[in-house]
Amino acid sequence: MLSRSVQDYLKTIFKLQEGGAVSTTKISKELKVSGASVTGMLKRLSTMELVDYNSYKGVKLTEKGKVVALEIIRHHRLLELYLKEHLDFSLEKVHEEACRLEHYISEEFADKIDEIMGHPQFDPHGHPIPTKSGVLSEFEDKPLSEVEVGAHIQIKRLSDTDSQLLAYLEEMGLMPGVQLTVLEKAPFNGPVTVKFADETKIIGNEIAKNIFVILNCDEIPE
Amino acid sequence: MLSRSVQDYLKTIFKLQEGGAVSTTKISKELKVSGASVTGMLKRLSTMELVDYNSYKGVKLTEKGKVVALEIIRHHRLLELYLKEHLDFSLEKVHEEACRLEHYISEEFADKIDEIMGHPQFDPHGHPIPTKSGVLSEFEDKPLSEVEVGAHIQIKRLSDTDSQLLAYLEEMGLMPGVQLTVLEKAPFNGPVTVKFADETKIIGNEIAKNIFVILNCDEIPE
DNA sequence: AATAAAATTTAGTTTTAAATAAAAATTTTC
DNA sequence: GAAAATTTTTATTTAAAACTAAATTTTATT
Repeated sequence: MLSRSVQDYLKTIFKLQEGGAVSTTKISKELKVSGASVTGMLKRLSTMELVDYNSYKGVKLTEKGKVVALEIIRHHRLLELYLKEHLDFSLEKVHEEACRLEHYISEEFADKIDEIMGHPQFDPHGHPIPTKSGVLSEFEDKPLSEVEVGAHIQIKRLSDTDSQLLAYLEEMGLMPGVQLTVLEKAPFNGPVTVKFADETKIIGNEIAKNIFVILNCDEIPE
Repeated sequence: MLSRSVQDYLKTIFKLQEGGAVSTTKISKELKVSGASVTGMLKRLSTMELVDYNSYKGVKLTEKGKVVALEIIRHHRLLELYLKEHLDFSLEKVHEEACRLEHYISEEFADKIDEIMGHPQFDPHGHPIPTKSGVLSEFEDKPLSEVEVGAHIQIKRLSDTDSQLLAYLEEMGLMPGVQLTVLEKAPFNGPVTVKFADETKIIGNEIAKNIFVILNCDEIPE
């Protein structure tokens, strides 16, 4: 059985690999371990054929690695929903419990709760649940102006109709891949306040309509 | 958090400590590790104040250790029942799954399934489920003549009305504390065939009526 | 293109949790 | 009281995971 650490690295790489290979530093920041530790683990994962690793160039999951990562994410999201819907856990508590148990439940356990819940598509946070065969339905992206307060999101694409706007957004640092948290939304199509790399930015409604975002792939634990 | 190994040692000591302090060898046989490993662990458990350990004399759980052991046993038995009744696991599979998960579910998880099931008293094998406060209802013992085939049992006491019979039983090695498996029961109050320390013994019905047994405390995993 | 800065890897340790075998000590048994 | 059985001690071993510091590679800047 793969250790919990190995599973967590795979999950993290999956989360970060949207835009191609993932750097050592990104993983090290996400998991809060030293860069050297990451390099060590990547070598190990590489000999296990769970990742393609090129020194100095970054890692990608292999098909095998992706299967494992999706399995864990499937466990996590099924658990979250099950804990909430069937065991009456509060929304704040499901994450922590699911983060622990995701590593230890059997495939059979996952399949049973999946079946009992009628093969649900989304977890309580709105994240898509991978199918048993490993298909993760992509989210429809939607304009930032329509995201609810509190959401952790990622910029997926920018409306490309206005190059002046694009330049402005680039200057602001609001580019695809950037992670945001929606802090506030003024009523009556008012501006959206977001947190972005420890800065707070206020984005006018007209601009927010042109920033298309997806809910974050997952709140990665620990 | 206590490691899985620590938890398994505590569970094993609890299981074996019916008749006072438990010897190193017994634990070592039960867990299939060397005696030296057991001594090492007992020292560790002792500094953690989970056991009272006297070199060469054996170990007992402290109150603190007992609480932990009962908690794990509670998790195990609640899980077994829940897996069977609510997740439709087959009886053969509940044990393995429960053995893994018992170490990782939170108290809250245990309490929730306990509540959903209406505070059940017995697991699917008939073992009593400790209460949250750590009370383990003792089994009524019953005569060997009334135990079902396949049961793993332990001799609890012998009817003491016939000293000749007692002498005979002692000669056979059928004493309190001895573990048996019921292999066969002939119909019409016929003899009971039991396995005992790798020997098969056939016990007449009249004798079996005087041997009082309890279902084994637990099938200790791994 | 040279060099400074940033990112990454290497090398060498450290920690922790188990486990082991062989030798020494203690207890039990005859 | 000696032999046998049990238990502990001692000294290693394994493994996963982490770390620091030094060396190397990549990238960015002038």
